[in-house]
Amino acid sequence: MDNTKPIRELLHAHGLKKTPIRAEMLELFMGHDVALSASDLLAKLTANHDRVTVYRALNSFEERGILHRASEDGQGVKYAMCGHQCPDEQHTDQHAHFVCDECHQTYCLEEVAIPDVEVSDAFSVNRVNYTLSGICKACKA
Amino acid sequence: MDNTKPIRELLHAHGLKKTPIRAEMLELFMGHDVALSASDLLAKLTANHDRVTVYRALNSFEERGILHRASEDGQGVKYAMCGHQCPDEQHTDQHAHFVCDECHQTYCLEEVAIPDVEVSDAFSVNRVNYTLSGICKACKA
DNA sequence: CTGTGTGCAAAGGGTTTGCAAGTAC
DNA sequence: GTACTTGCAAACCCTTTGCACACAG
Repeated sequence: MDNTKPIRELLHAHGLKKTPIRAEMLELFMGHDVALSASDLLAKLTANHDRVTVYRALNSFEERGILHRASEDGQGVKYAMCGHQCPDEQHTDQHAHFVCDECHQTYCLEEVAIPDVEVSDAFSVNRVNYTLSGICKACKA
Repeated sequence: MDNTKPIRELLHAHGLKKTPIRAEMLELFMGHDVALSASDLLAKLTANHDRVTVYRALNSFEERGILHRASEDGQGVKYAMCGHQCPDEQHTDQHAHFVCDECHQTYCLEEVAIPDVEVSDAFSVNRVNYTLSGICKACKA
């Protein structure tokens, strides 16, 4: 299968040029069901790319709505694609996430909608983060 | 009012010795309704204490259940006391938190219980983090 | 060709570790 | 006196910024 065209289109639809590192990064995201950090990507990228380039690509992807922040455990931010196939418009990332205490993988629970709560008028809520943590199946074994 | 004795007892009840910096840190937590980071504490402590000492005290307090992590926005972890008056036993921190996008203050919404969700058997959930963000009353003005 | 993207060097902020000196009880 | 705490120095990790060069369209 040829993933090249979809990736080029995905990038162009969000106003970004197609470059080798961006394409490879998006392929990695599409091929993984867990969220990836800048370090994860650097370890997986075939060519030796600069950390800075990866950070800037991630920021661009997030700004344009190609990726969302799945978790940030203080030791790094992890990003993920919604549905491994993002729509052209900005997506909303209103699902829960799960972080494993053992392997530290972050999973998108795309089928788990975030429940609402009632809060005081003192706060105007714009975003909600719902993150579960515990042990994932792979580590339970 | 004399807060000295309660603080000494709080520390001893959790197996920690009373030292000036620990006492002052706990007083700061009791006197604030928002979560505090290591940097916040360093700025508020009267004597010049070492950053490391503050980090270690925070870790001890968290391990012993005196404080809980209220938020970690990648630019630092903020801690808070439950109910500004923690029970002797380990508390559970099962309430929502609110982080203001403007002033970056973290508030404990102690009256807001975290709603449960159903997740796949693939995950054993141990903890839940529910963090709202938006604008707080002070910044709305 | 022109704006966008990349690489390198350097710096910044938060946090941790090792070790020796100090202190609570 | 003894174990726990502190302070200092140094290191670690993630991330950002500035600037010159390279490349996509």
